[in-house]
Amino acid sequence: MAPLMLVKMRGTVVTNHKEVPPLERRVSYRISRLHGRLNAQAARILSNSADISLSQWRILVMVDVDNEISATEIVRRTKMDKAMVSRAIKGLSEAGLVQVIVSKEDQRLHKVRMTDQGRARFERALPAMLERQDRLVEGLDAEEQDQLFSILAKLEDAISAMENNELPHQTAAE
Amino acid sequence: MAPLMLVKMRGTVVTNHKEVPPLERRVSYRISRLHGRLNAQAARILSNSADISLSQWRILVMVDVDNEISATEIVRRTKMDKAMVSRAIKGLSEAGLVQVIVSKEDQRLHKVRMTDQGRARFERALPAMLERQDRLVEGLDAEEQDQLFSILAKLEDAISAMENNELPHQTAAE
DNA sequence: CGTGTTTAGTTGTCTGGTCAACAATTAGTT
DNA sequence: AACTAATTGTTGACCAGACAACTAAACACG
Repeated sequence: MAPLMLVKMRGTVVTNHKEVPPLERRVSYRISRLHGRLNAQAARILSNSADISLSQWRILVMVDVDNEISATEIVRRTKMDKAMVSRAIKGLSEAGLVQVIVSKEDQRLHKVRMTDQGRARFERALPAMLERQDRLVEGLDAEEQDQLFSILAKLEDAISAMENNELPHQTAAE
Repeated sequence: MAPLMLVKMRGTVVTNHKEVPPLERRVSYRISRLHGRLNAQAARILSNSADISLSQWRILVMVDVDNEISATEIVRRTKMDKAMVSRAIKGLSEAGLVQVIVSKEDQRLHKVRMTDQGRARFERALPAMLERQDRLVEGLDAEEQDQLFSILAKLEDAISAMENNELPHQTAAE
């Protein structure tokens, strides 16, 4: 169950690594599993209630908050890939759920606006999605919710730090 | 920092939705973003250090823990899709990193074993992957780590509860 | 036996998501 | 104005992940 004791590396034997934690204690594994389940659940709800994809839903949420929003602005806020945003908007547009308007001042800008049909569809999915969100966190008290977001932020910070500092030198451990 | 907190009432919005929390306070959004970053980081490390994919890495980890493991056992432990496991093993086998042995007692069983070449490759990626794991959690104290896993478990429980009880009727608060 | 069921693994297919190359438009510089 | 940069969005290619149909082997049980 605790396999690799010493590890040979480039000819030299390196002192034993720390224990490899079991799967249940690995952050990336747990996040990956949770993500998969959240995604599947959301996709199912959206498919049943409004017949749209998760990425389309995310676009609609953005457009609901701020009508006449451009694709780049959506990318900036959601950190979705711009290719996916482009395709999601294309799908929504073809389904008649949004309208894409080329800006007069800057013809590169494609402003997205919800159609009545789109709004109706959005509001068909909204209750279930809000309910889901509520039920997800209702098992957590306020303190746990704060802890969760705080810890997730720290994890992302750790990733950013590694990206800026690819090979792990020693860090002052913050 | 948290700009859009109010939901604009536009057009036909009737039911005053409960507060839609900003993106940064949405569990599924944050998990999704973190998952994407973790994945990208792991894929990059693995590509650079050992030229293998993330799913192949996961197979190798399992084979390292328990040599002569079958595909089904990997599926059982990791919850990976069996199709992906099958293809990952195929790729590893074609690259000469593992050897697949059909069991004599039960010819359906394909036992996977690491080759010397596979072990060498595995150990080339291992330090960076362990380092990554360490650095990910080293920003968290022991209490925070416990909280994280505890909260993630609660979230998964909430998902399970919803799966068993699709439409939210009243819940007797468990 | 033999017949039906279960299990292990493979393959095809579809969606989601990422990356890189690209065209079109605008902005900046001289 | 002309040339170069940067920005916006689209497209193609590719891998991950999920799901279902399928083959082959083993089992269950009359």
